[in-house]
Amino acid sequence: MKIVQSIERAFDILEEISKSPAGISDLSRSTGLPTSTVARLLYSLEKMDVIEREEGKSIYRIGPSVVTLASSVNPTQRLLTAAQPHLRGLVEMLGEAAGLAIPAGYDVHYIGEIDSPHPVQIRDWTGTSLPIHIVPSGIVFLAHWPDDAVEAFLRHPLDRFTAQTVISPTVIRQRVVEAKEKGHVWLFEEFSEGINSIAAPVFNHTGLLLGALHSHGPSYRFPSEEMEDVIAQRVMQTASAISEALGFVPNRDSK
Amino acid sequence: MKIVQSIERAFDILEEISKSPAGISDLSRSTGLPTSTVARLLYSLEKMDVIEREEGKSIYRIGPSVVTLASSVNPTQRLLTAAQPHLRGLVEMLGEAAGLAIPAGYDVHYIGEIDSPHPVQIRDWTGTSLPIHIVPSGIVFLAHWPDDAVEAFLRHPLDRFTAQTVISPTVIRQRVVEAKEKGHVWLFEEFSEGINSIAAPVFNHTGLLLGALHSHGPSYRFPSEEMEDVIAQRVMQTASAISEALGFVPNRDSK
DNA sequence: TTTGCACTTCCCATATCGTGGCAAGTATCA
DNA sequence: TGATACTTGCCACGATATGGGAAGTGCAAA
Repeated sequence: MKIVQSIERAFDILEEISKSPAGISDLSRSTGLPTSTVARLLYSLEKMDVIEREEGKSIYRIGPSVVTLASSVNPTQRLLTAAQPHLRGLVEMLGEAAGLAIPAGYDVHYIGEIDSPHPVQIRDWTGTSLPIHIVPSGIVFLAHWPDDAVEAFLRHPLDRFTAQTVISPTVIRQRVVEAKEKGHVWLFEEFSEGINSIAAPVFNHTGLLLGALHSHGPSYRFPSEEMEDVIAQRVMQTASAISEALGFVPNRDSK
Repeated sequence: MKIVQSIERAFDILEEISKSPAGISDLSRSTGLPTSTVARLLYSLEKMDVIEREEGKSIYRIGPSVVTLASSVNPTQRLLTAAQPHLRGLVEMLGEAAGLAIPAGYDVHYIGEIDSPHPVQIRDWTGTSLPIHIVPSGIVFLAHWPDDAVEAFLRHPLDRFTAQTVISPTVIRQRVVEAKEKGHVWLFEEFSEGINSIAAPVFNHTGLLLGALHSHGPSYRFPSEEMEDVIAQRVMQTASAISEALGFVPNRDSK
């Protein structure tokens, strides 16, 4: 098949513009196209909101709508986009950071987070991976694995990160069972001294486990005494809301 | 002028795909175009690396190259992109957060930051604005304003944020002079208790002040005793490196 | 396996639509 | 003020995008 000429040219122009904003004649030179043709293509791109022009001047640059397009590049982005408002709401409610993680082998990979408004806060783990057994999101993932996969995982030696880190297969098995029952997991200072965190599962439209929502804060203030259960409720509600935003339909029966 | 038909159609299709990946006939239905036309447009977009297809299947989705396009949306992004590696280097060297801010009227607007590796850290101010007189980046901006603009600013009432916040026009004038001499500004707990920070100017290729580079950390560890001057040197060096990455040519004479 | 349905790919005649030369209009600079 | 550089508008031409339809492919049910 043959590439549609005007589309090929339009994207050649876009590429030039993305390197640096330019006017019609600049582009005419760099692409080798007649100015009238470049003008027409630019006009079309502008009307489609792909590019915008410098106020007054006729210098064109990539427009913000491209960012929207780009946000859908992969499922992770999709998840993040869908979750964004819910994360905000949760952070506002709890006053602590909330974020998302996805499973990556025997690791938990952090894909996004909204930080707490507190000046003193936990660092943002976005982009990093942590072992599955030291973070609550990891336990949540284990709770959705087939039993034999969990057993295979538990046969591996597990690292200790703090004095509190649980590496006993027996205790981890218990936690997994508990996670299935309660729908969330709390972990206290097992990854890092001074940090507590909670997580709950997020599902996609087919009901498959997609990732986990977590919230964490400095242990001196999070969770405050009697709030432990209330926070858990909020986090699970938010996780469900995100799942539903992704098309997941909860069924009224079941635990 | 008239919009080029194939471009209009191509972006209609892209918009559909960005909502959710789809195949030829799905798109044919949602756009009302004949399948052969949709197929040809998709083929063109695929060849231009704008979309990619699900391995084997013929489900199309937005490709990664769009992310590249999107990264050039505006000058701020350009600054951020150029500064990225330098920010990383600085954070690695200092062990504290570093970021960029641009002037916005009588406010300093934070546009990006790389956080410190410490678990206990300062929150990320990206996206927020702070008054010009309480942050070192603000004083840096003042140092590059015409004198009468500075005087006009000082006639406005200035808010106090902490016990340490300086709101005296006289002291601020002194600081501006000092900023011009030294090329950087230190401020101690003037915006928030427990936070110290330093800033230095970043210039664009025409030598115009573009923004400021800053670094900040908890006051109990930043800056450590005798490191104050060394840190200042590093920050200024990094700011210069960013300016040069943007095409700024420093002249060896000057002050 | 066969049958049927739904989707994608290919082909080709048609005329629509993009094209580019040119000229008029406008901004920039000395 | 004149000269230069760039943008916008116009329009006849024909190259090129178009879309109907047929052939090919894949999947699932019978």
